[in-house]
Amino acid sequence: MPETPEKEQAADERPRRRQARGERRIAQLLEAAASVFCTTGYTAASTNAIAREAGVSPGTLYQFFPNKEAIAIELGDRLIHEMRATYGEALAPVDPATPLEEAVGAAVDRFIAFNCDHPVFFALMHGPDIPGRITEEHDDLHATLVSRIEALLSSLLPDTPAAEVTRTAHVCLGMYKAGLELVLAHEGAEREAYVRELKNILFRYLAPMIGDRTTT
Amino acid sequence: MPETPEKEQAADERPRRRQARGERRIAQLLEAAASVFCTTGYTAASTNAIAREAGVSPGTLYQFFPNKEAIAIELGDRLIHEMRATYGEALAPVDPATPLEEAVGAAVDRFIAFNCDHPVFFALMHGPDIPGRITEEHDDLHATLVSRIEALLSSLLPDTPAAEVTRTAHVCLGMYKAGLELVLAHEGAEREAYVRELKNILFRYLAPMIGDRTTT
DNA sequence: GACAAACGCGAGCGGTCGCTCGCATTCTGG
DNA sequence: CCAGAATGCGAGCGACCGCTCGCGTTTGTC
Repeated sequence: MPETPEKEQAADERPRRRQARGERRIAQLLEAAASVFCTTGYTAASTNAIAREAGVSPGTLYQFFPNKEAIAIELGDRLIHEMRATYGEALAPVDPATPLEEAVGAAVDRFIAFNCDHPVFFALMHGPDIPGRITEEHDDLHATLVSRIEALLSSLLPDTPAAEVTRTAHVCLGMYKAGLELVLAHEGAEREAYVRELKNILFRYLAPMIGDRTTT
Repeated sequence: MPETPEKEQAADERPRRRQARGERRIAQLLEAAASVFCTTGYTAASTNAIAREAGVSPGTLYQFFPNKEAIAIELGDRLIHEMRATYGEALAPVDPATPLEEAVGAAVDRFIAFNCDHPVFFALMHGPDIPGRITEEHDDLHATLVSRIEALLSSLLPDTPAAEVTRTAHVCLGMYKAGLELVLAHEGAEREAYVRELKNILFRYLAPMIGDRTTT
């Protein structure tokens, strides 16, 4: 075993002990990347532009990321990690008797708030140009969300085929996304109006499937 | 006027009399471009790849199109022209007393059929990477569709503020698009099931706003 | 058949982009 | 305090891409 005695690693991976400075640079670069990705999309964003935005040289950028894809991956990882936490809160309390309308409203509010705080998430997840790995993660997240919604729905629809529940969950998520796009395209009062419409859509779609006691 | 006596043109534009061969090449190139745009998106599609797909040299491609953007523009023009015709049929008969469910169903069916026949349309219209001119055309089409839906809605909702009708129209179109994405992602029976869900979504969303007599 | 114009080719030009490399500077453990 | 690692720089390499240009071939017209 001709390797460093202190830490064993996978043959070709160096430990790369980072200093505080390096961690700061990484955060700085990711922030810059988020900004550039937001305005130009992934493919059109050049690594030199990201470095310039961060106020460093291209070489410095490649000190911390092996390639352009890794920047998007890392950014996506951090966003997805944060989003999983948010969705843990948003969908975990599988309403025992809370009215459907409130449950839908609460989930939508959290979903919208997250995406307004992190606009780059939308940009990264909707680009058709994004490389392999990050798409995989997106699919992971998508699958997670769908299964969460499935769980929620199947507790409300006990006597429904699984395939149908899955389909309903996919539809809900799709409408969620479309609504988000509309919401992000507007500001202020108009934005809030679109949020209400999104809640209406989902509520009215789901209500007839469930013994709804709160009809608008 | 030191120009050709037969046809007057805008100072720098040559008439470029095409032969039958040329027209065939153009169709061939547009078909190849549609295929390449479909699989790789606009920006990632190289003009050399389009030429190769069409079985001609890059130089030949530029015999017929001044630049890459013009290919997408021409392709978009032809698609939009065809779509306008389709939508003329889909939304023109502003149902006097036909039930809402049927009206929605018919519109959705036509919309879906068109996009299944022309998958490149979806690719061109959803890419965030598409250059200026084609986006303008997309916005044109979008505005046209919205105003059509608005007209349809305002005849059903006489005493509703215009701003609200507009918003509802935008929501309908957004849900249309999201549903389309789900539909295109599936095949056969599952696809048809998603089409039914899309119709449900729109019908249940709109029904409470209107004196609906056909409740499911 | 002759002439011009449209068509067709493909090597290659100019430019951008992802990324590298050699070297200087700053930090940290012993 | 000093050896070595981590950090920082920026000119520039190789690859690719949109597009051009010169030249040969086909087609339409008189």
